[in-house]
Amino acid sequence: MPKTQEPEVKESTDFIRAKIMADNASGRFNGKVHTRFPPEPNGYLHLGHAKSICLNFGVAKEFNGLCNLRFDDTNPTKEDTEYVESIREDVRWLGGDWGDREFYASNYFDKLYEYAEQLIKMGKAYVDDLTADEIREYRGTLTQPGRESPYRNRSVEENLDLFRRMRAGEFADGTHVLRAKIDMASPNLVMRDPTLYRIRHATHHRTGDKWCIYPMYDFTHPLSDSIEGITHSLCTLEFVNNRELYNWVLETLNVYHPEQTEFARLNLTYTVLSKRKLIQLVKEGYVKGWDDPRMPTLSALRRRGVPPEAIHDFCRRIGMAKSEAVVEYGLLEFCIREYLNAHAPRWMAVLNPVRLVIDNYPEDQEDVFEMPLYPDDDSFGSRKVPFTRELYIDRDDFRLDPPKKYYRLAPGQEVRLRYAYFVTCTDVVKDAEGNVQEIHCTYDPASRGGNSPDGRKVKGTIHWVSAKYALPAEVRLYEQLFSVADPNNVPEGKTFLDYINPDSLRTVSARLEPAMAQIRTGETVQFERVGYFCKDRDSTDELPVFNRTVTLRDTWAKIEKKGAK
RNA sequence: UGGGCUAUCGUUCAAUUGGCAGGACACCGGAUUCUGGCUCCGAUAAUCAAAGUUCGAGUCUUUGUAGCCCAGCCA
Repeated sequence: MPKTQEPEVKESTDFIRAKIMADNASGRFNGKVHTRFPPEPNGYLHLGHAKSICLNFGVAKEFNGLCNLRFDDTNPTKEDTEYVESIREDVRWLGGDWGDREFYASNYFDKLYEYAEQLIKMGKAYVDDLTADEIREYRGTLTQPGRESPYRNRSVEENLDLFRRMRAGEFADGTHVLRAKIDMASPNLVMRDPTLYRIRHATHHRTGDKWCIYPMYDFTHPLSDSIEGITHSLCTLEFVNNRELYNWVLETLNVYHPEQTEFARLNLTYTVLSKRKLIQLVKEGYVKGWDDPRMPTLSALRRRGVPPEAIHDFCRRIGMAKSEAVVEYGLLEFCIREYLNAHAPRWMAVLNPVRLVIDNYPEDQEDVFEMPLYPDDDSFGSRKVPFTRELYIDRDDFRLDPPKKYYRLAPGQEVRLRYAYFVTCTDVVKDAEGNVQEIHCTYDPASRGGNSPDGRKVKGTIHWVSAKYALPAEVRLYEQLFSVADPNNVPEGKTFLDYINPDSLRTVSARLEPAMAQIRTGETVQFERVGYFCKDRDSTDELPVFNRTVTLRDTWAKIEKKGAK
């Protein structure tokens, strides 16, 4: 019996929630919890972001707090409104509710500029004329301390004048930067006089040409958090080193100080989740766009038919910790099946059709069977399925020479046509090459509805559609985009692109029951015994198109594979 | 050869803070079934290493080992 109830799951307290509870207990933020999800609008959101969304919005909800959506848009050369729109849509799809708190780091540019001047006045920041290469040289190495820039000890007045002229557009890109004056000998390279502002004569997607200097992440992020009154600033592990600077900025400026806590980012087998790689797959045409169903982006998952609930369940199950982990892709598939099994209506579709002729079924006869859209749950309703003398069944459901334990159709073997009749294979028509072209059988009229009054059992039940009434459809069968478990870690001289799975997309012409014309675009259904499929927006009135979301578990394939060994 | 982070079943997350190492996924075996689906039952399976403290260590100490992050005017 499939469960129609959502499974009752006990929430385990991860280290972040434990920390928040401790903060609440000590009254640290007066019991307030306010998080933020801060994507940079320079690409589409993917499963890694989903983890962060579930965390930030989830924590806010659990602790009666709020979560802001904040676009971290400090680099005009990489960002675009196309991305902010997709991000909004994806966060909303996952149920993230940011109310009217849709913020942009670029909203704070004026305030950030004032803070920068304040730092200069405090003698904590200076304008450097070194080139980018020189700055790198002066920074030192992992094992050697850096050297101070010759411009490090300019007067406050000179720094202020220079910084104002940077803002006024007097200087070309790359000629000057504003740097924090911290410690060129710090063992933490982030603290060796980090760059705060750089000159970019570029049009920003929101502020247009108002600015030609733009603040860096390390300066913008803590102050944005502070301005918004964030309590817990949650980010991924690669920012651990930056936390010292995060704290320095807020302490030096003596402003409200949220706490940054880092967690491990998500890695998935058979998947790449780096923005650089995803953008390359799109721009170089390895996939058909950001929402190509083979992509790990949220828009692709949505198009593929993955329900947002499955992604929430996945994010809950992968847990939250500080050790870098690689999660098995199979867990995501499990979550998808788990949800869809309880929610997707059932239909019959034949993906690899072969003709089945029932010799003793009169040519002019037809049956119509009313079948439930979900077994044992009438609330899903039902549909009518026509039955005729000639049907299509799946080639996989017939074997000329059946292996042991093969329960499906084979010469002399009897099976049930789901919800219809028992049939026994009597003959096979082959073409010149010996391929099965047509299967002949006889049916037992007494088994109408799918049960024999004599109590006779059959081992196998197969799905079918009427050849006369079937609807042709295009079905896109997806597999992993990569053929190796870890495409991020490949041998010398190879790249992840060398491991793209050539079979990641296979398109077949299928036959559907006629009533499937009513399935709506974006709806995910089960093709019985095969998998879950989502009607794609490429569908036309003449030709519906379905994307395979995920297969059903296939125990028989496993048994057969084992037998073959 | 600097600093930081991490280390528990195949995978991932736990372990009341020193008291029988547990769950989920995967795998294996079985029951059930008009989906070889679902459901149900069962089995296998781990504390990075060494030494120490202790009646008792995944947890504390010491010394190692391995992996990851940092030398953008990216985030």
